[in-house]
Amino acid sequence: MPELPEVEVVRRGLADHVVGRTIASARFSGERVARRHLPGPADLAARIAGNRVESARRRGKYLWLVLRAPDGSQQALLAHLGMSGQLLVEDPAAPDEKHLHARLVFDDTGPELRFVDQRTFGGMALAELDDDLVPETIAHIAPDPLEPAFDAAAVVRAMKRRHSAVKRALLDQGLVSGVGNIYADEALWRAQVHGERLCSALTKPTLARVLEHAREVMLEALGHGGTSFDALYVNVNGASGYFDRSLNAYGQEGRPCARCGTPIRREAFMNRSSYSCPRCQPRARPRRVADTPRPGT
DNA sequence: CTTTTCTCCTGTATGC
DNA sequence: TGCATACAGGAGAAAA
Repeated sequence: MPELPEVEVVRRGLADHVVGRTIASARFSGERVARRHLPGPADLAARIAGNRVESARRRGKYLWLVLRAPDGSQQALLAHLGMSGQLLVEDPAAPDEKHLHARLVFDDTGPELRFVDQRTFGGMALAELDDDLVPETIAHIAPDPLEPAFDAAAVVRAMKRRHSAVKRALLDQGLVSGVGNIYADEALWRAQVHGERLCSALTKPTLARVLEHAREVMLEALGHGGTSFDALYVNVNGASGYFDRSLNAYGQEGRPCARCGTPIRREAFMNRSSYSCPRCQPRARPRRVADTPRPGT
């Protein structure tokens, strides 16, 4: 549920509070948090001890710390928050959270970094970095709309070739990353497009408009510190953003559409929920009246 | 190859 | 009050 803006808020917190410090020791508890690190949690902890944090980076919903080992080599400590993951910068004396899965202690005895995750869909792993300082294990994740490498025209061309629902494409991190259920619904509401319309049936300008709205809504949310529905989406200090007050579709079932007043509907989609305006976002493109056969005529 | 479905997890809300 | 069920849903494996 933390999507691009929420993850970026966390990244900035790490840049402020963790970059430049050296990890003295770490502990990963349980098998799930480090499940993508095959040698196991103890090995992961041992491999990052003594490393200095050089930068905090992000692509889409992935977040990583670029680490410099004492021998001069670089590696990445990659993290994904999943649905309920939190990275918190806290006083070492603070009591352990119920779902504390990882703890990084620094050699300056300052605040420690904790990974807390109620549902443990998230996790941490070690990765090799490519020449652009992107972890090799996320090479399949496409650039997100807020990074310079993002090529909107190329994404539009790729979308146009797809025979799947436009919302499914927005959620495909291999096509464009960072967009989750919340911002997909918001972008589609702004673009006045129903999420179940097929990419291949939409015009390139329409696809471009959807994509541009996704970029804009995520940028606005970032300006508000992200979206929060409950205490699960927080920055490194445990505080929530307030973009949820600005949502026009997601979670708004039954409330009047801000454009036309029609009650927002909720529909099942991909075993999830989708929210849209029945009037502004018709399922099929409205055809000219003269071309539309009327039943019974 | 492309596209869809399933699975992982636990706290909260709702219904009987 | 207690218990069962639905829901939140990102990502990757597996299936179609």
